[in-house]
Amino acid sequence: MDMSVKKTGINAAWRGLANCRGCGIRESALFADLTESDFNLIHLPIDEMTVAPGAALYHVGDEPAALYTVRGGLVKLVQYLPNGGQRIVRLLRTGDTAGLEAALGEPYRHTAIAIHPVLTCRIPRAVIQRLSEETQHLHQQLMRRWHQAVERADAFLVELGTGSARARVARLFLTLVDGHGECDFFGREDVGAVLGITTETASRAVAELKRQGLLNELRPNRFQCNVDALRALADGP
Amino acid sequence: MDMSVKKTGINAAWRGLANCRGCGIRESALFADLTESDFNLIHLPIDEMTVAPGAALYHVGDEPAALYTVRGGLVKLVQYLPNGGQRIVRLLRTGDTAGLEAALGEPYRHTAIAIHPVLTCRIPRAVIQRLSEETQHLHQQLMRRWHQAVERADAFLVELGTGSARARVARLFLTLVDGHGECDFFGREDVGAVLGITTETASRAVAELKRQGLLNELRPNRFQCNVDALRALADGP
DNA sequence: CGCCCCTTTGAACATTTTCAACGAACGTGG
DNA sequence: CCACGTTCGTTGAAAATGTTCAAAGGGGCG
Repeated sequence: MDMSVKKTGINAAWRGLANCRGCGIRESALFADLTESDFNLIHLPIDEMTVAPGAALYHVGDEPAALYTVRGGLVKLVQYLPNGGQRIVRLLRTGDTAGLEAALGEPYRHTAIAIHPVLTCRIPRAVIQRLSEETQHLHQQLMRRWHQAVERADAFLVELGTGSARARVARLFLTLVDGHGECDFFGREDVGAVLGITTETASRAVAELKRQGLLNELRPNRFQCNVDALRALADGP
Repeated sequence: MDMSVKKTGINAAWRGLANCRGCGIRESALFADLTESDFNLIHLPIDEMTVAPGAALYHVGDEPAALYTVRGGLVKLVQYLPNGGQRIVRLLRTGDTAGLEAALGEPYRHTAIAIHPVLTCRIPRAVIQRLSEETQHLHQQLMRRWHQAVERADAFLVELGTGSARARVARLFLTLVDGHGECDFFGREDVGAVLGITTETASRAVAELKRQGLLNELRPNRFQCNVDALRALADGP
């Protein structure tokens, strides 16, 4: 287990104020079914920003000033172990929400770090609280988000925490593939932290899948996956 | 992994209608800060019932007709794997809530089974939905419950899914001890399903802790724990 | 070009799983 | 009341799996 804590330099760029009304992922986003009048209640700015790989959206223990909607890229939620190691407890993708606890005024339980370049909307806690008092819609949405978070957490435990290293890696790829059987992957250390195995074991498993032709590395960490074969592995040993 | 699915005969006894106003665990329960007028909105009966070990509160896929407040005992939330095995994704104790998703009208994601004799209040979905429309209090409470569920899920992953078998078992005991260093334990098969290890490995780990004097078995599956020594083990190997 | 970081690989070692067997506790039915 | 079958916890021994420590190769960046 890696005892060193990575320094993640602030590396986020402000992209401008978000136009929620015209948001491309609005139907899947937190503000899914807000009405026009709801939007008029927002007076604090919702910033749209990019976050570079390795940079953090927020750190555990930070003042919970905002929550984040992921509009693109991949975010890891990290929890640090008493012995200094770390474990990734969830991966967030387009449409997911990071830092939901901020809406309750609770401290952040994780550190959220971009794995791939991330585009995100930063929604101040005050906006959420204001809206959630005024409109049922948002309340519903928030509840659904929580529900989703629990489901994800359970899936993480069951799918990625059970079975042999090979099977776990196979399942990880299956959770990441797009509609064309391709997927962006990431560093072996993070793979290990997701699956609860060492970096070396993760590397061996990925390397072997490549050798066996279940994965074809188009370019560094971009894979063409043999989805059917992976699925067979996922259940087996 | 055990391929057989246990038959859990219905074995719940009705204890009468609950008196929420005078509930002993009310400050920690779902209805924590309902006002007198809120209670008047309840017209459906909230049943108080006991559930015998091995019996289910509800099964995955059941019509989500109610949620359950655990007033005593120990409940496991089980998810079944594609290969027929099972994994326990959470343990619920006094004050916890099972089947929260019913409040959203979502299907149950788990099967909830009593490990120790359980005393529970069954709250019909309609009651929750009615109250949650009428009163902010309950909305808040529900949100907090979800938050709690996510925290539990993360803790399960990080604390019970990381480290050697011995360390995991030690941490499991630490999550179960009461104020006097005693704790009720449960079957090795369930221990394995919680920790993601085999029944035999679970048995070996517990047996060794007994031999080393970190655990003293007062009577079958009732232990006096050397909390400090367990804590040392929990971080180490 | 040289340095650094990441991935990969090897080999010895540790842990866990698997398969098998035994004994105690329990409840049933004779 | 006792014999029997069952379940559960335990243990042994061999095999499989994962970890650890160490080192080599590759690619990108200054």
